[in-house]
This record gives sequence, structure tokens and C-alpha cells, in this order.
Amino acid sequence: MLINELSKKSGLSVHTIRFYEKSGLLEGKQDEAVKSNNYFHYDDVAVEKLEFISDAKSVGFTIKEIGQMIDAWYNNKYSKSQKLDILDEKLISLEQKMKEMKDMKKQLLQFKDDVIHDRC
Amino acid sequence: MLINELSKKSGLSVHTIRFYEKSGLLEGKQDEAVKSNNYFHYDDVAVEKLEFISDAKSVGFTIKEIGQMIDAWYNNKYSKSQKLDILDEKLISLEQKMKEMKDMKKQLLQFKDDVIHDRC
DNA sequence: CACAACAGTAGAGTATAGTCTATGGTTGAT
DNA sequence: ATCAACCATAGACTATACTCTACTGTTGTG
Repeated sequence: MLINELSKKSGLSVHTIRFYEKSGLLEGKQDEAVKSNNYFHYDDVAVEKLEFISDAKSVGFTIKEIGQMIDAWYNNKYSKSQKLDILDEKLISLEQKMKEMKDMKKQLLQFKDDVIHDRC
Repeated sequence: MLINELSKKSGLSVHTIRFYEKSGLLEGKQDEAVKSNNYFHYDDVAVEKLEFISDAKSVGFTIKEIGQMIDAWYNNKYSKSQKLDILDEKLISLEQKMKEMKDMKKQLLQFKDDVIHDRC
């Protein structure tokens, strides 16, 4: 598929996809047989990657971190043990954040309680 | 205390504290009796606020959202029910994010499993 | 009373993550 | 053949959240 279809399938704008592509998160392929244009073609893995990127972004991972995770799964840039190291590192930071979220939830519930009982 | 001490107690730079102050997250008070300078004074609530700001930031809240939460707790800008609305809204978004984190964790564990069993 | 350490304001610079504009070429339906 | 809808690249612009620089005034210790 071309970028317009990828945009529709992923729900991300063409601009954003190009930005992610420039950032190294995904890659389209040019059709060698066609010489009249330089259009890039994308497959379903690209859709999958964009979904992963959206999800990873919304839990607070940066483009750089997402790039590492994608490389650890979709690409062959790293060895098996390097891949596992990267994924473990991200899992640890995820768990850390989940803990912080729980604490923040407690704090907000405390705030609510204080408001309800006029302690502020 | 003056800003330098507040910086040491909170672990945040003087610059960052001033930035937060300009953003409306906290306020020092000037001593009316002293006319020779315009130094701002801070109390322990300021330290408490800065700690809250750091925590809230690390779970992904923006300065604007943090400002709302601080107003809902420390200030008298809003009515009781408005305060509760704000806090509930933040609690909901927090729970949403916690759910997304759980899903992301699952996904990363799946990635790990795929790497271990050479499925990528 | 010199002077380092601190205070303040204003504004420039950086990093991240987009978002948009300009320009020019290609494709496909009429 | 034309023309809207698409494709590409380059680069300008925006928002958020700092971070730093420049400049000036104040305080406190030797």
C-alpha cells in the first residue's frame, strides 16, 4: 500500500508517518521495477508498527526508546541477548512507572478525601 | 527560605523552580518589611508542591494538568465540586494510563517470548 | 569596604515531537 | 489533454518543558 492508505489504516497523518520514518521507526520500500516514480510501499507490518508506536507513546516512551524496542523485535540489528536486554530494560522502566502511578493514584485519592472533609 | 534553599530541599534547579513559578505552579512571598530587596520567600508547602510536581510529571501529567491539580488542592480558586471534578478527571486518566501500561507490559513480554523462541 | 555568593528579570537557546507550507513531479479518471 | 488527487523532499513553524546567558542589584563575611 502507499502512504495514504497506511495513514488511513493507522489513523496517523501522512506527515506523522513521514516523521516516524525519518526517525527510523519504519521503512517503506520502493518498487525497483517502476522507474517513473519514487513512491514508497508499505505492508501490514507497517500498520502493526504504527499501532505499537501509538501505544508505546501513550505510555510515555520516547521515539528513541520506541526505536530501540522496534529494533529489538522487528529488525536484526541486535543479537538475541542484546534484544532481551533492551526489552528487559523497558519492562523495568514500565514497572517503575506503574508503581509511580499507583502512588500518584493514592495521592489524588488523598487530595479528594481532603477536599471532601474540608482539610484544604 | 530563599530560592537557593528551596532548590536544595527539592532537588530541582533554581531555573526550573522559577520556570514552575512563572507557570503558576507555586508562589513565593515577598517580605513587606524589607524594602532593600525583592527576594521571594518560600515555606515547606513549596517543597511539598515541588515534590508533587516531580511525581506528577514522571507519570506523564503536563504542567497545565499539574497546575489544575494544585489549584484543586492547595488553592481556593475552585468550588468544592469543581475541585472534585478535576481530581476525578485526573484519576480517570491515570487509570486509563495504568490499563495501557498493563497492555504494553503484555506486549513486551510477548516480544521477549518471540525473541526467545526465534519467532522474529 | 571589597568581593564572592546570592537575588531578580528578561530573553535566547535546546530537545522532543510533531505539524504545516512550498514546490514540483506522477497517476488515473474523464 | 487536463485536472484533481496523489507522491516526494526540504525546510519553516508550533508547543511543551526546560536550561542557560546576560545583566544588574543585595547580602554577608574577612
